[in-house]
Amino acid sequence: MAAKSGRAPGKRPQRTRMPSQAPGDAQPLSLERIVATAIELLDAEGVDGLTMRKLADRVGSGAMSLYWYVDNKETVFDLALDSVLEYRGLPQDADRQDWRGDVVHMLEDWRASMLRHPWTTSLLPRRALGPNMLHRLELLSRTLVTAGVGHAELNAAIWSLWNHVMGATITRASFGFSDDDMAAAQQRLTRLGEQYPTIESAQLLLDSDWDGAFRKGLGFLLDGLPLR
Amino acid sequence: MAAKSGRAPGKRPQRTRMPSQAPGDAQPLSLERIVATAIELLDAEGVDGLTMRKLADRVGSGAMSLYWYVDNKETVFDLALDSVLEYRGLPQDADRQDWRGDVVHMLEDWRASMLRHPWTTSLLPRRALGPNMLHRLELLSRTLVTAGVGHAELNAAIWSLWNHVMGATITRASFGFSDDDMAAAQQRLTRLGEQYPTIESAQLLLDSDWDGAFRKGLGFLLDGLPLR
DNA sequence: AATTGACTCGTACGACGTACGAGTCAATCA
DNA sequence: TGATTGACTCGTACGTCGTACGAGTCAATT
Repeated sequence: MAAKSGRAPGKRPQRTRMPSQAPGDAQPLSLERIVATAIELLDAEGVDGLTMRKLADRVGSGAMSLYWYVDNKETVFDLALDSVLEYRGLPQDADRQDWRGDVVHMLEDWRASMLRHPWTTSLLPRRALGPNMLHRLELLSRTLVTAGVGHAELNAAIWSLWNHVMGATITRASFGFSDDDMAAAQQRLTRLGEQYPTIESAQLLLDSDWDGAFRKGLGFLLDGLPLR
Repeated sequence: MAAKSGRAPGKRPQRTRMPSQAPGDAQPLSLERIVATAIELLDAEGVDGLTMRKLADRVGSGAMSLYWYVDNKETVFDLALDSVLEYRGLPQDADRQDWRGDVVHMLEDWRASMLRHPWTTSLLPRRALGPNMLHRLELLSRTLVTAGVGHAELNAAIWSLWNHVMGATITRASFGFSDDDMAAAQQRLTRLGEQYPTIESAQLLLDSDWDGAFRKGLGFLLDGLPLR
């Protein structure tokens, strides 16, 4: 999270200087624009592709200008991560008695948000709790409470669901996606087939119905939750 | 896993050159020693603390000598990660009918291995499947099969357990550990208390009985697994 | 005695994050 | 009106990183 430094702009009073060019040609620099551009860049080139110099280029400024809005590169990561995790809420056509459906919706949306930006999965291991993340946790807890999860089990329940999302998403993002990867994994596995017969015959890495496995496993977990 | 390059030493025939100094003073360079030292360095200074130059210093060689044994820095990470995940197996006093106990043992050992080396959690998001990892997956699958998990549910069950371990371990390693961190989190949470009443009253981040939550959540999951 | 091949490493290059301080210009004040 | 301020921009420079390249060393082999 790493708050902005003391000298950072806080509430800027108003943008007064007009862009010298035609409007749209070069918008003024701003934290929002930096974060948005960082996300673009991360989507396009991955974690290692984000460089302060490249980011500045895209934004149309000198590299050091970014540091007026941001303490350091780490902050850019933090802000980009939390920005991508904004939750738009349950659909309003949802059946309000169906807590299970609510949980599934929240968690699938969460996972989908991250998979839309695979770099999130390598960023998460550090500092994950921005305001959007907290908001998601709050909604989830509330749903569980109304579903009847007892006070003594609430935290374990929350963390279990969190773990399911985290684990599944990180795994999905680091395997899969490219068929080449899968082919390579297949080769390695069948070459080592006699050492790992069970996972080989189960096609663990190849039958890549990740979405189905996510939903199924989530079902197991919800089935196992003790409700009062 | 990124195999070693073609020119790398394969099976070295034998170490023939004698160390010029007294033995123990400076052992010969070797892949094993490089990996072991990398783990030391990672334990001591974390992911960012591992540089090829520092590693070479510790190992007592020039930086470029490492590249005889290793393709690049990435491979050092891969090898260190998998090396730390070696599984010593179930204790032989274990009750052989107790599949649940077996699973719990495996997964707690897995989690403990990673928490002993917290940097593993930030490395995992990329390329996680070394031979030791595969071995663990194989054992886990076998246990689930004998426990009665049906063929159609096997993969989802494996991934769910994997997700639980991954999620819990990564989370545990990125929060917690330092009391200062927790104090900071507490402050932020209570400051935002009115926005997040449920997770605040549940002490989600503060009641940090991580081990208990891990075991409890694992229990939920195992309770929910469909056995034939 | 010459050759090979396993291994070591000094030097150098390009890229990175960012400290520093000098610049620009609108708004404010005298 | 002229001087001052403060918000913002950015060129330069430093130290550090991964690693390409090629020259070196030395034991074993021919």
